Amino acid sequence: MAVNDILARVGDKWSVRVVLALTDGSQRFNQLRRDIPGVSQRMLTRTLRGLERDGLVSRTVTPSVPPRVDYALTALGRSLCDPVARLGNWAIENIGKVEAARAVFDGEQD
Amino acid sequence: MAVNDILARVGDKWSVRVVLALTDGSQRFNQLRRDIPGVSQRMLTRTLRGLERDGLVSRTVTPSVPPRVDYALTALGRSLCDPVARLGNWAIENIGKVEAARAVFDGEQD
DNA sequence: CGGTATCCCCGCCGATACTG
DNA sequence: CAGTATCGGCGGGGATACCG
Repeated sequence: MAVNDILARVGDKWSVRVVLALTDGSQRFNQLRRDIPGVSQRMLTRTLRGLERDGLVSRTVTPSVPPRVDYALTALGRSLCDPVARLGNWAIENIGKVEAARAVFDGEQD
Repeated sequence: MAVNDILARVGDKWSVRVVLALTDGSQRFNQLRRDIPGVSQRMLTRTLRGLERDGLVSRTVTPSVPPRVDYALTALGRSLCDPVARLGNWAIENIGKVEAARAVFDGEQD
């Protein structure tokens, strides 16, 4: 199903991080890289390309030395912020319960 | 980050499908399998185990012939329905825009 | 019916090196 | 600074076969 396809992008962990990182305004490539711990250059590039392809993020090149590229959420991307933030908030609020459940489940395995 | 870990589960496409399929009430294994097009037995089993481990889904075995196993959302799982549904609704509402953006982006590649 | 076990392919992803 | 290119490991995920 096609919706699955969208959820795959939207549910992707790096995509979520990028969208959240761009919520407060546009960012340059290496700034995003610093803002998102653990992301490799390759994955950040790929994630940004995917988001750009899906019309969620815009890419603005300023030809200068050194070159400057700014990424920002499009209107469509901003409309995604709220649902993503809700999911993120759910995760933050319930991480304790989930980890407790995992500990119980893993402990039950004799 | 641990929240990433939760989002990985929550954003997983099969997990999303299972949660949505269980929103209306408990389901048996093969019923879920029919409700979720494209899922293999292996992946359904794995997804359900993961959700059970995270305390989102409960598994109830009725020893009979033939055996019967019912899956249902826990309270924690139900609390996840709303955020997930919002994300799903966003996907449904905006799939047209995303696909249009993809067509433009792919067409631009000379 | 509701699984588990095995095989195997493929795409994700990090690491590293190179480019404009 | 902002990428692309390439390699290699690892895990996702389908196909198939078998079990209680």
